[in-house]
Amino acid sequence: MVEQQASQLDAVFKAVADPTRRAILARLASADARVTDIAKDFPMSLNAVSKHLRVLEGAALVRRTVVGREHVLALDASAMAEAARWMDHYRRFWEERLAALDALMTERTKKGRKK
Amino acid sequence: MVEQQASQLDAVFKAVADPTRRAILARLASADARVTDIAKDFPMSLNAVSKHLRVLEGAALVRRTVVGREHVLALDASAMAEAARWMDHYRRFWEERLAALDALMTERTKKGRKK
DNA sequence: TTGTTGTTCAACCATATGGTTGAATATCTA
DNA sequence: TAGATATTCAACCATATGGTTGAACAACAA
Repeated sequence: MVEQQASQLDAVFKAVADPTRRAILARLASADARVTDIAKDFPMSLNAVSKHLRVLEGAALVRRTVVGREHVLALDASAMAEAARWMDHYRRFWEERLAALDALMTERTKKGRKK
Repeated sequence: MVEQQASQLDAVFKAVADPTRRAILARLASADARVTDIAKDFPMSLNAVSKHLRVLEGAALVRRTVVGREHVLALDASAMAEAARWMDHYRRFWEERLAALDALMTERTKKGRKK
């Protein structure tokens, strides 16, 4: 049986799986912003955006600083590291497969020439 | 307004957001396998696993070869490339921030010493 | 103090998701 | 032909998700 632990990976991947949330991250990559500022860019209620922000915050992809009544959100891409590493593992897997295939083909071509 | 296009990214991230599906990918990284083989490793019905496989297939993370009544699944990590690139973009963003912060701190330390 | 602004909370709704079971279908085997 | 095996299809269910609206609340501005 394969072990399963609800990890930080889940939170990050789930957060990032939603296109609106990816757009919010892109928005915050250019500059920190308040909830209202962000909401203006999206075709949905401020409340909906607020919810998305909570999800991003929960995944630690976004940091919140409360200044008076304003909540300033900032991108915290460091939380993406683990997920990026996970993906990279598979990227490498894929590259190795390609390399192996390539080697095999080269080998076959050589043998073909010898005959 | 921010544009939104339901892309391949969505499919990959959504597929990968589920821990069971990540486990299936890990399983397939070690060897190709039939639906039944995979299902044996998981504490759920074969049907549930079959559904997960369809999702992975839909995201092009898995390739299916039908041989008689058997369906052999193989990992196709190449579909992960776009998603990995997306993440890498943010990883780089983060590293640049850190570097900038580091430079700033160094600068301040220098000034401090001069005084 | 009174209003306006920035934000969350709460309730609700439709649809998606991850699981189940039971049946149908197709292929191999005796 | 008659099982047994491998898989999908279909219906169903509980819960999660992404959205809405309306109210509450806190902080700033007049």
